[in-house]
Amino acid sequence: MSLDHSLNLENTRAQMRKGSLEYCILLVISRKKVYASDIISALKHADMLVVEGTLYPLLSRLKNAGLLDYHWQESKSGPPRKYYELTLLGRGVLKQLDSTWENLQSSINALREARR
Amino acid sequence: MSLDHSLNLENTRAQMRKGSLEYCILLVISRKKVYASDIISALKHADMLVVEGTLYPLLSRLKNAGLLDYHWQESKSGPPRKYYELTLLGRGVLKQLDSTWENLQSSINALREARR
DNA sequence: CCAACTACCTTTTTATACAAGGTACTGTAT
DNA sequence: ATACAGTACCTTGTATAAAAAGGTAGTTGG
Repeated sequence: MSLDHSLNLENTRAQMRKGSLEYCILLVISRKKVYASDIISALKHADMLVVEGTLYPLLSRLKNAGLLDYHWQESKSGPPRKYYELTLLGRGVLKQLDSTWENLQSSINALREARR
Repeated sequence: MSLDHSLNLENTRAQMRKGSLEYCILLVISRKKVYASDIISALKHADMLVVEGTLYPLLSRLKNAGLLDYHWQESKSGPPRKYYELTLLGRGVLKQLDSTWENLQSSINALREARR
C-alpha cells in the first residue's frame, strides 16, 4: 500500500538467499541422511527459509541430475520418510560449488573494499 | 541436447551469482558515477557477468524505487550516456544489504564448517 | 551521406520460488 | 470401526526476473 515502487528491500534480501539455496541444501544433506523436514529445519535455523513447495521439486531435480539418492525409511510416528544422501557425483558437484562460493565471496568482498 | 538432466552445474553457479547481482550493482555505483557499460565492465572484472538485457531493466527498477538517480552526459565518442549515482535512500539500502550479505556469509560458512 | 560504432530500451522466452491445494499413511480417541 | 488430527509426500498455478534477441537513435569517419 505504502510503496508503489516495484522493488523492496525484503525482496532483494530473499533473492540473495535464494541464489545459494541449492548449495545450502547440498551442504545439509552432505552432513547426514535427512528427509525433507530435517532440511527445512536446518535451513530455518540458518536463516535460509524454504517451504515445501520449493523444496520438493528441487529435491526431484537434484535426484534426476544424479546428485542425490534416497531410500524409504519407516517412522515411529507417521508415514514413511524419504531419506536423502549425496551420490558420488553429488559430492563432486558440491566440491565445485564450494569453490564457486569461495570465489563469489572474494569477488563481492573485493567490490566492498573498493569503496572509500 | 546432450543432457536430459534438468540441472547443470554452470546453471547452479550462475544462480549463486545472480542472487547478489543487485547488491553488486549498487556496490559498483556507490564507488563513483558510472554508466551502463562501466557497470558491465566492472562486474565482468569481478566474474559477475551481466548483459544489457538484464542490466537496463534492473537499473530502471532501482531508479523507480528511488535508490538511484541519473543525469545525461555527453561523450567524446558516441551518443550521450546516462550516468547513475546512489540517492540517499540508495545509500541506506546499500548499508542494509551490507549486513544481509554479512549474515548470509555467516550462515553459509556455518553450514560449511558443520561438515566432517 | 552512408557505414560502423556506441548507447539506450523493449519484447519474448524460460526458469524457478512460492502459495495453495491434494493424496495418503499413522496413531489416538470416541 | 470410524473419524479426526498429525505428518509426509507431491503437483498445479502464478508471479518474478534473467537472458536472448531485436529495435531505435545519436556520433564519427570515410
